[in-house]
Amino acid sequence: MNEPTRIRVLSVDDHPLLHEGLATVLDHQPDMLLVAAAASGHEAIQRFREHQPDVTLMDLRLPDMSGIDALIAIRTDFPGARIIMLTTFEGDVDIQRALAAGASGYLLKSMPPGDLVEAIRHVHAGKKRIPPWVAAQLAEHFSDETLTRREVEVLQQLASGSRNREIADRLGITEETVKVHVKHVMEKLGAKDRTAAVAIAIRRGIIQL
Amino acid sequence: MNEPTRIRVLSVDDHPLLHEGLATVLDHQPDMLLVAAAASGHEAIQRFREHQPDVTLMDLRLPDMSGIDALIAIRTDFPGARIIMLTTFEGDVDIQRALAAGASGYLLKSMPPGDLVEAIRHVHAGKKRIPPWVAAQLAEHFSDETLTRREVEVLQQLASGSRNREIADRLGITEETVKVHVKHVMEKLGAKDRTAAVAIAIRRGIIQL
DNA sequence: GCACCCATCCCCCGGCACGGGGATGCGCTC
DNA sequence: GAGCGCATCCCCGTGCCGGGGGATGGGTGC
Repeated sequence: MNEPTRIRVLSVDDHPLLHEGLATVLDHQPDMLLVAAAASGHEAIQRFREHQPDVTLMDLRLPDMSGIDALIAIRTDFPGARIIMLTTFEGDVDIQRALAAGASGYLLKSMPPGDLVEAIRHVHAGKKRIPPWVAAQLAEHFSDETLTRREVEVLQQLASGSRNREIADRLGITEETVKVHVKHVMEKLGAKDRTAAVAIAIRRGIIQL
Repeated sequence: MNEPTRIRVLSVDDHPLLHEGLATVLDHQPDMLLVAAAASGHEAIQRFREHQPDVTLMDLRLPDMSGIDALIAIRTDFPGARIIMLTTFEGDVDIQRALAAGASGYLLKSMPPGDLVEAIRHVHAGKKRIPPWVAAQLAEHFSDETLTRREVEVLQQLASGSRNREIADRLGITEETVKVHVKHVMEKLGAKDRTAAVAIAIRRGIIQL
């Protein structure tokens, strides 16, 4: 009479239709069960506490916070949490940060549902699931130098069209220092000028708009 | 014994889970039926010819072409086609273009499924469905001057970090002319400099990356 | 203690961006 | 056929950007 032990899944995404689809797909699997769904980061943390699912599928873009921040918050309280990022294609920086924060996988919403359930089993068994294209993304920028906190700050100011002089005043430093930061940003991103640097940074997910 | 006439729906999106979710939601409606699904623009056009659905739900981002281009292609052959854009939030330019191209609605994937089916009925009855926030987006940039084709070309060059001199050579015009275009772009977008212009253009969906 | 990175500041200089001005031809619309 | 928007070209000036150089202090790690 015992229900066989199923993999208990939590879905975090702000698209109700996706929850619905996931529920349907998992219903057809004898060994899986969607135990809860959350549409925001804070709700995700709460639902995780309540249900402590075996595997969590987490979108990157949530209304209240980044999916990576939600992942970090959950894994701080539950270091064993197995969380798969399930998202549309984003910049390589997001992939890097998600995996560094302890994600067990990084999957695309455009993947066939079969691959998805297989990945859930894989991750539930304690393994990681990194598709080839994700590995390729990582490899492509592996040797790239990462920007420092200050450099990212300057980059964000650049995106709003501030001059070096203005950035300097706003950050409380000299224009000369700003120029050095800008120079480093352009070098690290391989940009010809500040404008290209901003475009590249947006594409790679280093800054948001 | 007759099946009541149902609203026949086509779903166009490159996320299989979303198709699955939409199928489930429509299954629970007595007056709707998902007749086909497409994952790309070309497939969408083909499926539309085959099934000639009453209402089509179309994502903006497809692997092979823009959802708006697919919409235009379909409505060229079938001017009466009723197509609802169903997408995550994008720039106001996309909304404007979609509606100009004859979309019957512009909905967000984050909307409750109930609102969605209600919108489908609404559109099937021949009405348009524009949520308040979409109208607000349109109103916000209503008085904005639209960029000319040439200005957008120059803008794209700016995003890749080209100097005025380089843009001039590439487009076969004088540097002076490029300067005028850049000036107009900055004026129309309300940008302080070329860098801000690129950031704004990306946010509003005027150029892609 | 030494090396290394980060953030800070300073100087020089060529070249380009940015903001005015005005002018021409072309196509479309009313 | 007059008007208008678009694209084109020209001149001038200030000021900032971009690319060199080098220097200092603080923090981290070995």
